[in-house]
Amino acid sequence: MLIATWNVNSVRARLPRLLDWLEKRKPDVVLLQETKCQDEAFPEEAISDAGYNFAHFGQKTYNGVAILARKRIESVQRGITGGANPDEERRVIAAQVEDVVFVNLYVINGQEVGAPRYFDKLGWLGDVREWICANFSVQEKLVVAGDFNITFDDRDVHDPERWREKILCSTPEREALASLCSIGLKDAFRKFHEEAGHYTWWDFRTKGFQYGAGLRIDHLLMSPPAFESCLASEVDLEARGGEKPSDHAPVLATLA
DNA sequence: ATGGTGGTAGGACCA
Repeated sequence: MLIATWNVNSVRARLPRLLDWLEKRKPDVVLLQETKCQDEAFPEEAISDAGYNFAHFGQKTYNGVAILARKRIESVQRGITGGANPDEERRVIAAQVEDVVFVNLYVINGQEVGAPRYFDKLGWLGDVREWICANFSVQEKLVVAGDFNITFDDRDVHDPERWREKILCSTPEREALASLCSIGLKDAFRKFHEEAGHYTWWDFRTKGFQYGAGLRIDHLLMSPPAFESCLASEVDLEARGGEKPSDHAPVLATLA
């Protein structure tokens, strides 16, 4: 089973590229973030014609998450249920495909360390952790993936000194990510690549991709049964090149 | 590199 997570930065603006990429890579399951459209504006026909079922949890202009799958999508959950904070922002969708449960997250960016949205981000990550604990089992094949907007450590940062304690790299953010992992989830990418210099996001504003200045903030976290069955993981850099790319590259993983 | 680019909008937001 080939799975992928990709912040597409508008599913409609990226539709031609998304369709080309689906045709080329033929993933079995795709977790999309930042679809940036309401459910009725989701390009249903194009996705269906490409051979995918889908479940979308979208809103106008901002956020929005979707799951695409060649096989049946079951037990869809939209948003965090039962938590303290209702989901006025649509950042979470979960579903099962075959024997794997997927939780797709678009984590709050946080703007800058100390900003109100920064504290929202840390609090929200705690809520998500609790919700996952209450609703899913790490004894099963569980994949918690998406745009986390957090680097694990300095290996994920092109210029660690410049980013020291900055947004996406601060110690509290990294601790929140580690805390989520502590329920029994591991970073699938690091099973295969221990070295520094692998990135998934490059800032449009600084022409980061052109200069190789990126961060690794998109992750596939896996429960032990999923992690053990994981045979490969890679960042698809090709999908970040060319005309009108998203600012994020897809991250893929193969499950046995 | 404290500016810059991109998406959704149709003026500022968010990233």
